[in-house]
Amino acid sequence: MTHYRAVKGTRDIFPEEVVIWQYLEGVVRRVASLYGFHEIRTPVFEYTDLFQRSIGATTDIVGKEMFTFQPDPRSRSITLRPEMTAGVMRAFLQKGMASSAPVHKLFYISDLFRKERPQAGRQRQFCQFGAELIGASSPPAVAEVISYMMHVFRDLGLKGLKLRINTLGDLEDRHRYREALKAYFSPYRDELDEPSRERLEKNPLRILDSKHPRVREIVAGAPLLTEYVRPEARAEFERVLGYLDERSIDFVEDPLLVRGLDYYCHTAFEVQCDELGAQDALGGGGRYDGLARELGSRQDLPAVGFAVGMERLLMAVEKQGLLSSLTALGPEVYVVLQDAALVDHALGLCGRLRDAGITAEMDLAGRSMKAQMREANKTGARHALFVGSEEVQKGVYGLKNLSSSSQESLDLEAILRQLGNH
RNA sequence: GUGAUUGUAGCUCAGUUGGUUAGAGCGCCAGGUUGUGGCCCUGGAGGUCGGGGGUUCGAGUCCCCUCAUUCACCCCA
Repeated sequence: MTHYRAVKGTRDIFPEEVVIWQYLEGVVRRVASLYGFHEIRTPVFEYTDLFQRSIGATTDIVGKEMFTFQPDPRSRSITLRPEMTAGVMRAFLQKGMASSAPVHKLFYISDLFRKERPQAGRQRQFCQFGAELIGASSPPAVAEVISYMMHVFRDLGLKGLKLRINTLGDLEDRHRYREALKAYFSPYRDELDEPSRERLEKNPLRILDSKHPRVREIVAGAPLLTEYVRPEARAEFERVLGYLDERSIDFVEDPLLVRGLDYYCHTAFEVQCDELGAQDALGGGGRYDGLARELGSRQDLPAVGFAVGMERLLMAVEKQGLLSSLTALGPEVYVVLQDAALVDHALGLCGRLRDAGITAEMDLAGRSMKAQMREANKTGARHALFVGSEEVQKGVYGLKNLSSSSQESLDLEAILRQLGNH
C-alpha cells in the first residue's frame, strides 16, 4: 500500500468496470438520439459568480460545497462545477443559440464536484447525465424531458422506481406561499432544529423536506403549496400529468416535494430508488423559466431539465442484477510462440491480423508456452495461433480453437480468410 | 461540519486471557520430462500488522494521539 491514495471522495474506474460505464453511456446516448437531444460539453470550471447567481446564494451547494479557487491573486474566482444547468445555460446564452431556433434540446454526461462528506452514493467527484430543453417549458416540453429520463431507466430494465412530482407554482404563488409558511412555522420556532430555524428566514420551503422527526410532525400540519398555486398553473400541471398517464409513466403527486435549487418553478420532480441506501434520489429536475434572465438574457427563455446520478444509476442497475451479460471481449487470436527468438515473426503476424481487422495479442514478457496458453485462456481469446521454427519455415501455423480444442494447420492467407469473416 | 464504524499479504478474512521466526482461502508467479490452455497437484514470491507515542521483561493483541475507510446526519445526483 503506497501512501498515495485517490483524493477523498474520488475513485478510480478500472477496465472491468469501465465496461459497465460504456454500457450505461451507450443507453443514455442512444435514447437521447431517439428524442433528438444533442450532446453538449462545457468546461469543468466556470466563474464562481455564475453558480452563486443561478443556484442561489443560500443553498448548501453554494454555501459550503463548492471547490473554489483563484488561479492567481488578480484573477476572478473560479469554481469546479457543482451541477450542469448553470454552465449549459451560460454556454447557450453566450453563443446566442436562442436566435438559431426557438427550441433546443441538449443532453450531457459530465463530471461534477461537490465538497461533501463522502458516503454511500455520494462522492466529491461524480457523474451525471441529464438534459436541458431550452426555449419551451409547456406541458409537452416537460413531458418530453421526463419521458427521455424514464425511457433510459426502462431500457436499462430498472424496476420499482418512484417518480414523485409536484408543482411549485409561479414566482408569485411561491412568494405568497413562502409568507404563509413563515407565519405557520414562526410559533414553532423553538421546536425546530437548527438548520430549519435558519431556513425560516431565508427559504422556508426547504423546511418541508426536512427529515428531522419533530420537524416532520410540525410540517404535517403546514399549509400545502397546492392551495397557493393558482388555477392556471394548476391546469398546466394537470396537463403534464395527463401526458405522463398517456405514456404509461407511473408517478406519485407529492405536495411536499421542493427541490433544493433556487431556479426551479412550476413542475418539479424526483426519482427515488429503494436500493440506494440513504441517498435514494436517482435523479431530479424541473422547470427553470427564470434562469436565463437571471443570467442576463434580455428575453424570457422557458426551460426544463433533469439530472441523474450515474454512480447511483450504476448501483441501482447492479443491485437489480441487470448486468449479468456484460463482459469484455477477449481477442480473436492469441499468438503463442515456442521460442523467444521468434518474437519478431510473431509481432509481424499480429500486425497482419490487426491490419485485417482481427483482434490479436501475444506475450510481451517472454514467458513459457504453458504460461502463454494460460494467459490466452485468461484473456478469453477465441483462438491460439502457434508459432514455432517449423511453422515459420513452412509458413503454416497451428490455429487452435480454444473452446472446442480443435486445431488445424493453415497458412496466413487461409487464417485471414477464416477469421476475417466474423 | 457532526456522530458512529473499521483499519493484519493484491482481495476476503483468521490470529486464542498480551508470550517463540504473523496464518488461511482466492489471486499472482514457476513447475508437474521432450512444442499446447481451462480441472488437479507441488513449490514460490508477497506483510513497516494504517502511522506516531505510551504501558510492559515482552503488543497485531491494552491506553492516548493521528491519518484513512465505511455508514449515517446534513444536503443532494
